[in-house]
Amino acid sequence: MSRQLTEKPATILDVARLARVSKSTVSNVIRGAGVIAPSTKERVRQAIDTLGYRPNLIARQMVQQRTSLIGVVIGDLANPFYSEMAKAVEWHATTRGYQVMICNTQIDERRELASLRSLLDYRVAGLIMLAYAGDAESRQLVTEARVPSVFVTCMADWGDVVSTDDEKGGRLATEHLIDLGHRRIAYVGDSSVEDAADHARAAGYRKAMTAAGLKAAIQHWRDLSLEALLTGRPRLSGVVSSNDLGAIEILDAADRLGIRVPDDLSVVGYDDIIIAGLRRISLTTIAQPKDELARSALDMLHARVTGETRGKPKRAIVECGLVVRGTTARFRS
Amino acid sequence: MSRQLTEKPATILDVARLARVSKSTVSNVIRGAGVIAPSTKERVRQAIDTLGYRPNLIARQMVQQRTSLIGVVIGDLANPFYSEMAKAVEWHATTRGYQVMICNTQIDERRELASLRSLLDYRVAGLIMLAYAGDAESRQLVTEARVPSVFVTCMADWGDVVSTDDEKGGRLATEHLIDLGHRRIAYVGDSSVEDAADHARAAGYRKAMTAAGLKAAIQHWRDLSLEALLTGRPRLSGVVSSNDLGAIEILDAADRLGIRVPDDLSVVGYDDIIIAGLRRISLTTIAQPKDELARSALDMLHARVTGETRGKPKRAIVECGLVVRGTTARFRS
DNA sequence: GTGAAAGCGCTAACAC
DNA sequence: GTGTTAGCGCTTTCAC
Repeated sequence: MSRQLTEKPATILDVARLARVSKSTVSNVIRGAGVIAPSTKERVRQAIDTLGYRPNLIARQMVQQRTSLIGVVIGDLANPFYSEMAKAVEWHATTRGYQVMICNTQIDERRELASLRSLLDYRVAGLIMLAYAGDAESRQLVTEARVPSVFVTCMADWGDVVSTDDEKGGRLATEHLIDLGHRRIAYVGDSSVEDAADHARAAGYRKAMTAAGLKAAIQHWRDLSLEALLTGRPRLSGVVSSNDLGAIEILDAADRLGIRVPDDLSVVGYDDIIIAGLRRISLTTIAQPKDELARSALDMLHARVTGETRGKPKRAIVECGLVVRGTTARFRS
Repeated sequence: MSRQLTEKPATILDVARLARVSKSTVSNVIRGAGVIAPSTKERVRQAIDTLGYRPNLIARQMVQQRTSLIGVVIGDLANPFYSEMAKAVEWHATTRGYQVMICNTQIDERRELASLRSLLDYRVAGLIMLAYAGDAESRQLVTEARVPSVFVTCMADWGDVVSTDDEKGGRLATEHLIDLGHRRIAYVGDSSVEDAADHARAAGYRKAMTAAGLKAAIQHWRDLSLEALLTGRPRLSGVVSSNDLGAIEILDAADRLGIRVPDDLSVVGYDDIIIAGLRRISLTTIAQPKDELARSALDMLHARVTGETRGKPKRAIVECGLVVRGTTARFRS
C-alpha cells in the first residue's frame, strides 16, 4: 500500500516484476484463469497489495473489444421522474457490473445527437434511452453502430422497449374520474412526455370517455391557456394530465384562480413521482413502477449485450396502477 | 455512410487504406496536426465520410495516458438538490469536453468506496464529489491515485472545495425570522446534508440567536420527534431547516398537527430546490446558486486536470441569498 | 507532406 | 504451471 506518491499508477508489469513472474501469470491470477501454483498466486497477491495495483479498465476493454459502459440518455435530470428513473437505472446497471454514462438532452435533437455520438465514441456496450427526441440521424447513428438500445417509457421501432401500458394508464385515470361522477373531463398532454407515450395515454382517456358516452377533449400545454381551460364554460370538473409535473402546475393554476381542488376540480397525474406523495401536493396519479422498469430494461439490455437475445426488437410491459390521494373527489355540481 | 451493417466499426486503418495514405496521415487530419496537402486532406475526409468513421476514444485515451472522463459522486439522485446539481455539473462538464460518469452512493461508505474504485479503474481525469461520506479508505484511494477532486457543498481537507458560505446562510435564515419578531426558533439538521455544511449552517444560526440574546436550540432529525418539537411548550414559532426536503417534512407535520404555516409557525429551508417554488409549497429558503457552484467546480477541476493549478487545496465561495416566500410571516402571539 | 515504427496496459492463444 | 508473443486502435516521435 505504500507506493511512492509521485509515481503513476502501477501497471501489470510492475506487479510481474515484483512478483518475479510474467505479466500473463499476473493476468491469470487477476482473472482467476488457468491453474496457478498456490505459492506464486500468493506472491502475486502480495505484489498487487504492496503496489496498490488496480487493473486499467481502459486497457482491458481495449483488447477485449467491448466495454462495460452503458450510456443513459435522459430528458431532464431536474425533472423528478427522470432523476428517479436515473437512480434506478444506475443501481441496476452497477449491480450487473456496468458503469453508466449519463447524458442530459433536454429532449433537444441536437443535444441528443451530440450525446449519442459521444457515447458511441466511448464504445458503450449498450444504450438506455429514457427519452428519445426521435431524430432520424440519431437512429442511423445507433443502428449503424449496432449498439443494443432499450427505450424506457419512450418508443422507437428499432430497439427494445419497456414501458407501462400507457393506454391502460390513461384509461384508469379517466375511469377513476368517471366513477366519481365527473362528466366534463379534459386530458392535457405535455412535451416532457415522449410523444408515443402521450398519445397512448390520450387514447386510453378517449376510450374511457367514449365508453361512458362522454365527449373527449384532448389538449396540449404547447397551445393551451390554463386559465381558459379551467375557467371556460361549461365548467370542467376533472383533468387528466399526462404527467405529475403538469398536474402540479394545474394545481398551482387552480389555487391561483380560486378553484378549489378537489371540491371544484379533480386532478389526476401520471408517474407518481416522490413529491406527489407530499401532504401539500397529495396528488392522485397513475404510478409507474420505476424500479421494475429499470430492472426490466437492464435485463433486456444485458441479454442483448451478452448475445443471449438477438433479432427483432422485443417489448416488455410492466403494470401501472392508480394511486388515489387528495386531488380527486366525487363530483358535486 | 453506407457501411455494411454487419461490419464492426471502421478503424483508422480502414480509412487509411481507402484514402491510400498511412494511418498517421489520417490521424493528422483528424487532429488537425501538422501540415497536410489539401488534396490528401480531402481524400481522407471523403474516406472518413463514406466509412462513417469515428475515432475510438478508448484507444486514443489509452495512448494519451489520460481520459476526458469525470467521475461524479452523488448522495441521492432522487433528492432534488442532488439531481439539480447533477444536471448543472453534467452541463458544464460536457461544455468543457468531458464525459461524466455518475455514481449514486446514498451516502453509504461502502457504496462510496466501491464507486470511487470503479471510477478510478476507468482512470477518470477528475472527481466531483457532490457528497462525501468521509471514509478514510476513500481518501487514501483517491489521494494515492493522485486524481484531482473537488468537493461541492461538502468538505474534505485533501481536495478543492466549492460551496456557499454556509454559516452566512444559516445566519441569514435565522435573522429573517428574528426580524419578523420570532423568539423561539429551532434549527433542525438533516443527515442528507454533509456534516461540515450542516455544522456551519447551525453555527450561523447560533450566532444570530446569540447576537439577538436568544437561546439556541439545535436539533437533528436522527434523534427528533417532530411532533414533540412542534407541540412542546413553550411553543416554537420558527424553524430553520438545514435543507428544503427537511423543511417540507416539517410543513407536512405541521399540517398534520393542525399547526398553521405561516400563521402559527414560520419555516425556512435551505437549497431552494425547484419544488420549493411551487405554490403549494412556497417555501422561504436560502438559495444555493447551483449553476454557479457547478461552473466553479468544473473550472477548478479543469485547471487541476490541465496542470494549470497545482499545490494546496483551494477554496471557492459563491454567494447564497434569502428567498422569501410563503412559509414565513411576522410573529403573532 | 507523408510514412514507418514504437508503444500505451492489457488479454488470450499457444508454446514450453 | 508459466512465459512468449501478438495484437486491440490509436498517437507520436522521427526519418525521409
